[in-house]
Amino acid sequence: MGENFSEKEPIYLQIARRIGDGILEGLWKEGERIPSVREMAVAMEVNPLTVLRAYEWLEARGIIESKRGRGYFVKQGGKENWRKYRMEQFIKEDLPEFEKTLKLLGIDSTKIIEQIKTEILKSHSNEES
Amino acid sequence: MGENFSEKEPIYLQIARRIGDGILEGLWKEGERIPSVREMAVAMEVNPLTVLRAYEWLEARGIIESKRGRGYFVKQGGKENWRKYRMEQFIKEDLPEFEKTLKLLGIDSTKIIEQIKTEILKSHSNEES
Amino acid sequence: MGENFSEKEPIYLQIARRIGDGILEGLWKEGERIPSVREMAVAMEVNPLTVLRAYEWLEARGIIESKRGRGYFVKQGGKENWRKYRMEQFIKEDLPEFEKTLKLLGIDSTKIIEQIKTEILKSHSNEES
Amino acid sequence: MGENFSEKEPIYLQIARRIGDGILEGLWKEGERIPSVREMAVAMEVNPLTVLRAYEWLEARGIIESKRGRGYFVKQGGKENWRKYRMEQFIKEDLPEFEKTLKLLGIDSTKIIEQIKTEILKSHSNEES
DNA sequence: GTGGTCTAGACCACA
DNA sequence: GTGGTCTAGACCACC
Repeated sequence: MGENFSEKEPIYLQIARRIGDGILEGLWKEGERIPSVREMAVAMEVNPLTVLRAYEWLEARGIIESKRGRGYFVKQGGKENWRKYRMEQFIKEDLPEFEKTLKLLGIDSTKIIEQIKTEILKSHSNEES
Repeated sequence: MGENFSEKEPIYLQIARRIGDGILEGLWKEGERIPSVREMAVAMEVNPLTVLRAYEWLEARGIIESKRGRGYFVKQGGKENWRKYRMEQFIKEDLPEFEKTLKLLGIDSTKIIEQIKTEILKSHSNEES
Repeated sequence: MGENFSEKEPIYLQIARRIGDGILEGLWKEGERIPSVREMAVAMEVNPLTVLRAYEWLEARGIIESKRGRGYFVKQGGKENWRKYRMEQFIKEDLPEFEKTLKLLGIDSTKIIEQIKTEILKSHSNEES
Repeated sequence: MGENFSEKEPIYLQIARRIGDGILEGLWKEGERIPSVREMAVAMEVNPLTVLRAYEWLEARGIIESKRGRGYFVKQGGKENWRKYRMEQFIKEDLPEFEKTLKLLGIDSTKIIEQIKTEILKSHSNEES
């Protein structure tokens, strides 16, 4: 029935994120074909429709694209789109939440946040596609 | 209507967290009464039943307690319980997830994590309830 | 099995368009609730999931929004978003296709296109929400 | 890979239409040979089977004909057949749909439709095959 | 083979 | 009651 999945988040979103992250890690290059809906469904032990929802979710965000009768492919610029999506989530949601939690727990966050921002800037210079 | 709430997480959990955090920030002291279910429901523009679920959730975790006919009160030790709950969540879930995201985005996390751990230790020496 | 539907286009898209057009025609005002997934499914003689796909499609385009446990509502600005969506489709796809067909059939399109553009401009002045 | 094709409509139909329109524009005269399935497939960056379906579709409608071992040729009367097909589509489907969209967008369609009908009548007097 | 659509039916959390 | 997720299985068009 699809083990390895958290119960907190819909499975299709977890699959989508895994694929997006896989692209970011270089598992699939731009233009390359990712596993078919059915293959992925077997591999993940889930219903094909659940995989399809993940694929459609990624397609709607410009990460992959479907080509009729041939499969899903990593879109040109898809890697960068995913990185942006992830980074935006991080900056807008994770980081403020993180900072808030630190303060709440009585942990001095000033240096930490400073450090993080420095490293983010650094990472921007080491960009490679 | 209940705006200001994320759609990702149940509203009752968001309310519970706000209250717990309020206690941690000193908004309500131990032994003090927190607003009634109905008052809170009006203030948050939410169904009373939703607030009730939040209160019950907090009660089950030893943060608040109900006194029949008089309302809900911050429990003795409730503040500390909440702090522990928050800290545990932070260490076990938030921090690893945070580190993972950093790596994925190509941000060097070693110094950041080091910094965080240092500050956590520091905060432990300044403990006061 | 859902009569009244064309075979050329997915049913869920036809439903989505009907609802969008209904909003444009004033059938549902902004902030108003549209029929629940189940009600609509019964009315259209389709599977609820098919209706849900239509609703999600509209939600992704900022026309409606879901509120947990309460239903789907016409979003603020949803009517205008739908109008824009329709107008964009018209300008970018329908109109050029239309003009091309006219020419192909040996019909002089200059005056017609001119007339259309004039009327579009006119319609922009009569705007009402 | 076959770019330049819409995803909304089957590729083979898009190819068929392009060829039919090409005939109407005089790209290929009646009795002339059109490119082989393979040539066309290379040119369009598409699977030969897809081109074949397009050719068969056109053949079934009396626009082109296959001559064994020699290829596909524009049929006698094929141009006129295609024009009729296109005109019928236009009158029965495109025009009503077009009018409906105009109304929905709040564009006064009376003059436009009138203009179109006038031009269609005009075009009928200048007929030549 | 591929993606895409649809159904019927179940189950869940939320309000 | 509401939306949301998931399954199993069918059928289709397309390549």
